[in-house]
Amino acid sequence: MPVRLYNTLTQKIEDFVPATPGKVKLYVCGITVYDLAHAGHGRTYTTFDVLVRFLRARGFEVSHCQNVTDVDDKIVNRAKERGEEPLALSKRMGELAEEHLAAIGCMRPTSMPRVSTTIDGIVDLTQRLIQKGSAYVAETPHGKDVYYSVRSFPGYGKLSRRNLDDLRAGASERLAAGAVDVKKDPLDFALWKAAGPDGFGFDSPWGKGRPGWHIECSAMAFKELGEHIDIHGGGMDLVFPHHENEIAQSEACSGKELARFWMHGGFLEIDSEKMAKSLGNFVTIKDVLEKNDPEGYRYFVLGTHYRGPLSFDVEKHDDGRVTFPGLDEAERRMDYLYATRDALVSLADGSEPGEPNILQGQAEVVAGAKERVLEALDRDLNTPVALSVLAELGKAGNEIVMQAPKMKKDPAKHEAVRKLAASAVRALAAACAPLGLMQAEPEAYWKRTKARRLRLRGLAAADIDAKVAARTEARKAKDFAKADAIRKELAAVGVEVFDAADGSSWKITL
RNA sequence: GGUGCGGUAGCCAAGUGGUUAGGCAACGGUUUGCAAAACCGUCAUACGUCGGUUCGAAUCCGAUCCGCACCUCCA
Repeated sequence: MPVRLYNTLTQKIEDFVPATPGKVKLYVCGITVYDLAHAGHGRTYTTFDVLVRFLRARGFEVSHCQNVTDVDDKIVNRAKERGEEPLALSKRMGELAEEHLAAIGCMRPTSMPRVSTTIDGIVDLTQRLIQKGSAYVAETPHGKDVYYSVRSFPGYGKLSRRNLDDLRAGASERLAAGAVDVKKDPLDFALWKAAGPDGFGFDSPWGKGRPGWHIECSAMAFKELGEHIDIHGGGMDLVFPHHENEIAQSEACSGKELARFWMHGGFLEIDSEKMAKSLGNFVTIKDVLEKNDPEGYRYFVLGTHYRGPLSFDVEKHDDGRVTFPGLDEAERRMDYLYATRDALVSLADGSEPGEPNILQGQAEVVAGAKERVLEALDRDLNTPVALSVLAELGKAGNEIVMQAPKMKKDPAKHEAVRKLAASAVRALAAACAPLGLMQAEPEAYWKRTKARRLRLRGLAAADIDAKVAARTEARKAKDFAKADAIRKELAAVGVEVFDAADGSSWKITL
């Protein structure tokens, strides 16, 4: 079955075939780094990270270019507020964004060009557009601007399905609000803007200035990937005008189709509204990492198809704690998967994976898991179905663990079930890989989640250990009233105690 | 006004013409000193509303209601 992806350009799910067999050129619009990256950015980049992992798992060689917008009016304004150099601010925020995206499991793109180091390409592209009659220079009080002439490009609106006359009404109204009109047509957009009174800018044939927002992506895509790419992606909010303008610039210049496929991720919402910096309702990735495990966040994101809206809940508890219930639930599922893997590993006990003739139903789930995940992703990255495969695999794994003791008396059967357990461990890793889940060593996962949950509850492991030890003493003395009292006391502060044959352990409630 | 997206059982969420999605919660079991975890079972013949097409519709067509986004910077 071929890889199938939804294409915004055609509004259909289509078979994906790259221009060069086996090689995929992917360009993803990156972040404007004037502030911390938020959970909505995280969702989009997680989607494309899964796309990359999946395409590679399907045997494609993927070049993934994702830009960093480090030159922009918002950066200049924010820097001014803080009394900082614009490029110093964007460098700092860019590094934090990279760090936070890496933390939530997004692999580093193959290339991450910046506007500040692509000025030559941007100037070159702008000049070519002027020469072709697609752009023109306009005089402003500060110097020279360059605008793209939208009406010179016949295909304008093909991605976002807008017609120029509908757009014009809105654009005219905006102009009445007081902007200086140096454009020949209200729809025209800037390729180059003269430096403002702040003086921040780069040298160019039109004097000191800086690029418009859209031109950078055209220049970077050309430079890093060439004039025709296979997939161009970003958030839903970029369809218009950003991607529409990119198409106009790039295609007017090269005469080639910029991208065969256009993919757009849906929004992360809070209270049914888009999470956005401009609305002030955002939760940063840093906030998420404070409260939840990064893989829990990833599981949460992948639980909804990438094109649909995903609602991010925030809950304020009576005791003053603020939690993200959706992330907590997802994190419990990660606990389940890691715990299942631990149980399988200890059952396998060094045994080699195999396909033994035992526990047929479970063995079938184990054998088919990886391919079923890939098949789910074949269908326009259907990650929720992929996660349902993980759920079934986890259940099969626990069933294997549960059945094993019954086979202890028969060495051949027990050996077989250990082989199956080893296969299940391997299947879990293989099924999770294209999703970027279970990337941590189990010990590391338990260590980091425990440390974080203790911190959030304001608890110390030593205190809990002492109470659990006291309870163990009470249990040995058959003083169950006291043991239960201690359990209740711990439960009240969010600690669950459970007893096993080899002693008691505890866990912080999420 | 223009352009899109979405409304599926208590909650979250797949499914685009005909055979179990999956998860959470709740309840009943197995297990346990009691619990928890894990597993089994129930909730589940659910698909915003009204019409139409069809042997058959959550799925196709028409109308309509509701929510959201984009049309200005936005992942």
